[in-house]
Amino acid sequence: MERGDTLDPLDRFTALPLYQQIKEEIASRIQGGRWSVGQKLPSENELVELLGVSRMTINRALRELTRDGLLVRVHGVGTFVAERRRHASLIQLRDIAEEIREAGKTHRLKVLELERVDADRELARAMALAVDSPVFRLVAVHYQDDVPVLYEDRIVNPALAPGFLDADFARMTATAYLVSIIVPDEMEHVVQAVLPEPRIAAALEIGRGEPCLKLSRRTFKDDDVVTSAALFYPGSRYSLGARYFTDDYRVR
Amino acid sequence: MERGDTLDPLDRFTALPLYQQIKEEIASRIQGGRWSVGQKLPSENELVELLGVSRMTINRALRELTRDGLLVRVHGVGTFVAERRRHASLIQLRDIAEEIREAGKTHRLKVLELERVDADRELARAMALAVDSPVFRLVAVHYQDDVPVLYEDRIVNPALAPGFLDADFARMTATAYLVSIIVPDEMEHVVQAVLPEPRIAAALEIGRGEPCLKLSRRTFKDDDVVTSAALFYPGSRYSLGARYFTDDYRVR
DNA sequence: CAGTGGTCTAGACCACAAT
DNA sequence: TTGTGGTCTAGACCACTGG
Repeated sequence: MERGDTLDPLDRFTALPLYQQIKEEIASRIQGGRWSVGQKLPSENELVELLGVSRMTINRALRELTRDGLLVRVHGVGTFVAERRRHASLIQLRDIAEEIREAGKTHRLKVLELERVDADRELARAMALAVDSPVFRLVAVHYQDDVPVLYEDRIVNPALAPGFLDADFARMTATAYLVSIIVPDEMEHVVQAVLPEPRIAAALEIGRGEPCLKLSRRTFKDDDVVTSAALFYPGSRYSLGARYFTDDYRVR
Repeated sequence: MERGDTLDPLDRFTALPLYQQIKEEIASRIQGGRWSVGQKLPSENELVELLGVSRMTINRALRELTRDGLLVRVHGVGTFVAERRRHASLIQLRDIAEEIREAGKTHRLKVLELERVDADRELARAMALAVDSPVFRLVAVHYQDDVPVLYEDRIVNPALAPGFLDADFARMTATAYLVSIIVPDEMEHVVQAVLPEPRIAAALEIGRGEPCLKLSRRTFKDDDVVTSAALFYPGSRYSLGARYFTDDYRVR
């Protein structure tokens, strides 16, 4: 404990749990700048003494703050104020069929292509496979009440989803199907605004001058690429959005 | 315990912590459909007996699965398989100045407007204030190595950030400033692809036909709107992206 | 080696909900 | 009243890190 500042006055008669009070005290010190980035916190045992609570209670507070991104813990070394207070917010992306149905509308899918192809250089790179490896490809358009709202161009790793070509995408979107087969352990997203290529503009029934949201998504399992998808949303008909609670100090 | 299925074979000699093994077993039952939505799980005490571990260990596993969105717990009632497995992914948005600096480039801000205005009907609605209420407005362009990459049009609630007009935005972006004043408890985001208005196209030094990402963001504190911002990213120069680990069973 | 965090236990008391 | 989850304790053993 390098600073001689008294810690906090825990209130044992309030409804607020002790671990919560500890979390708030520590978070407020970090957010107020009284504890700076990289600074080492008192050890669990020191906090036990300072606060007069059991180590399990301290441990829970520190563990949750770590999960919330405010702290970094290193086994055998100590607990530190996390770097880069990446004030970050998160946008949630949902399965489009689910979203359309929850809005009380009808979802329909038109499959344009569903086939096995050999990966060219660009595809091979996106899928982290060798050039000329066989992959599955799905090109489809999603309709909301018969209006096209999403153009999907997806490549799938056949080793991880061998039954993909036989799936019934009218019943279950490709995204949902793949998640039911393999729960990914990592994802990558990029959102861009683009003008659509002629083929995509035609499929979405929009003009070539109308901007589209392009969402590129890759999912991973054990460092293998499960699928790589390019999703095009016409700007005039669709927007990605989310409202959510920043529970506790979720900052990440 | 309504089902007579044996539970899991905990391995006490592996490196994997018991609570992790329990999490995985339960998650796999849910994802495999063997436990269906809304189904009640055995109580903590029942699981203590079934698995031969202490209640704190069970509690940790169930608590984390709840935080990950797979379970719902109701005090005094029980633990249930959560509804709507909204296969969702999250896109992380960061403070642009931080991102530019981390990429080793220079961030610069040009303030176009910084003033107090009276809210018209649309503004009042966005800010959840009365029409003609005074609000603060910031219009600015962010440059990366002298290339414009973001047009920001922001309204701020003067009751919550009275010193906003005097802030030094060259030192700290508006986002960072506001977060340092008030930690929001809720956020709302919408991403759209749009064609820029002439004024915005000019400020970003792009053609009118070039698509932009429009990110609309509102942040809330205790049901008051802290700020409402429209952020325009030229499609050719910027993309929002993130790669992250779907830690554990984070699916939400 | 000593100090750290990671995990686990076997109890305990409480607030809450259903009966 | 009974059973539930929410929290807390005072120990314990371990793996990891640093000197």
